[in-house]
Amino acid sequence: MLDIKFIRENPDAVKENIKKKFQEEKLPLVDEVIGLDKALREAQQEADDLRAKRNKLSKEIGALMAKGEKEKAEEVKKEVTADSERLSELEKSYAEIREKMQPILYNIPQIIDPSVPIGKDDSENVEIERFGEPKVPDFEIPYHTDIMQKFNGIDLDAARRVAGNGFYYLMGDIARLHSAVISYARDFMIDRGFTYVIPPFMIHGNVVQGVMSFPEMDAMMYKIEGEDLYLIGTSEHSMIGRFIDQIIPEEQLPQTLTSYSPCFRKEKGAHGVEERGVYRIHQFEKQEMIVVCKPEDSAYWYDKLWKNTVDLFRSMDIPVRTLECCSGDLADLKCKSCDVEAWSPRQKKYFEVGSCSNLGDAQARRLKIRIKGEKGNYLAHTLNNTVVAPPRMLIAFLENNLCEDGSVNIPEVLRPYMGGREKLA
RNA sequence: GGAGAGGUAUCGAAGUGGUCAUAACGAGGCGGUCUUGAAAACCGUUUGGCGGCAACGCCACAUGGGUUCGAAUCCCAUCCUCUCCGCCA
Repeated sequence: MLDIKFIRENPDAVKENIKKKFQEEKLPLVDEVIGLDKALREAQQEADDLRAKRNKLSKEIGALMAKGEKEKAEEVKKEVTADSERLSELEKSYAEIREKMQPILYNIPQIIDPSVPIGKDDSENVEIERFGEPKVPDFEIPYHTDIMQKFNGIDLDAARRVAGNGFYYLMGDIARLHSAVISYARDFMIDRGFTYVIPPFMIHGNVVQGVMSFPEMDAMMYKIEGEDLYLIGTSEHSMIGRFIDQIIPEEQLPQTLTSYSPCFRKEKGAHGVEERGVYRIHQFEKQEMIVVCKPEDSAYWYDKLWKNTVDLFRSMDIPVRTLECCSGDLADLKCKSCDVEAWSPRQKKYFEVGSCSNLGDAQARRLKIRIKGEKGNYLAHTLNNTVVAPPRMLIAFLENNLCEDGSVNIPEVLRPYMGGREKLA
């Protein structure tokens, strides 16, 4: 979400940005919202003037009444009443204008970072860097659910009966592995100076609107019937929401937090054959990191954040790469974003296991997250990144650590969380 | 879920229809005086948003409506918090 002042003063930059994102259909919105803004300010000004007059006259009435000059007071009253109709007309009109402006402002995309590659869709995302050698063993790697099944670690049939497609029962060592990964990731981030937080798993509608665009909300969020509550799609939602309406003293920044939560997503739309199993599901768990910082620091934190995820995966010997989101694939609220992808020796390609985003001041503007500075208050920048999100992450884990005899190596860093075991067999 | 109390600035709190709403009073924060230093005392200063080049104006007393020339104050609805009871991981 952009500042209306910015749009007013830089309409061409806003339009140029829309073109870069291949959203030509939104171009007319810019002039439309500028027109509405003008009308709004005019109506507001006239209404303010009328109110100023009313305030002044009302005080006079008070003074006249106090002196007991009732007739004079009655005259002044008439004068005030004369304007009241026009005033309520104006109030109605600018409330309407505001209502029209709101969705348009929500619809105009955030200005993307100059470093973002231009491209139409995810096919034009750009690989930035590989970490670790993507190996393909000379034995066949089974589908991940088959590996889990061999350890009696998953029951999708029962999950379908109980909750439907997109849910899972993890069991035994596989379930333990899942918890081990989450615990390890938590401690990994704590060691890097992040503060561990367990947030609410449901949030109010206004917070949802503050952290995501409407199309995302519609495609992702589950709503609790009869309540103003949504299940979070990621703890980013409740973690950024934590700062709603807050004015944070400069010296309390940056806020570097790592949070755990289950995540619930509708995952609207059709998905391919490679998205079966526990790849794309309605419920998963995630260790997340978020940062709230000064605007000038967000680029620094962006790099720092995705590197954390790369380091975490490398510590478990899983090859990864970073893939930069091109302009057309970038969500409207984001300035810059990259995916961390893990190597799949079965598919012989990388697949997404995490996503790192710099939202600039977009979320801060919607949620009114401000910083108290010496020269006044200004909007904060917000960032978020996945530390790790099993069970999807387990796909990469199992495929990369599978041995020819069907056992699974447990990397050293995870062993303390797995009762000291070196192997699942 | 039942009963009661309450929601005003950073916090506590006064105000119950008009020179008491930027908001008393108290505390805290910041700046200063005094002091070898500190404490104490004293003086000053401390909300956010919108419009405007500016002067300045407008808005906000949980939220949304209503009554009124004028609402923190009266009326209606909603939300939230606290205390007690019940239930419960």
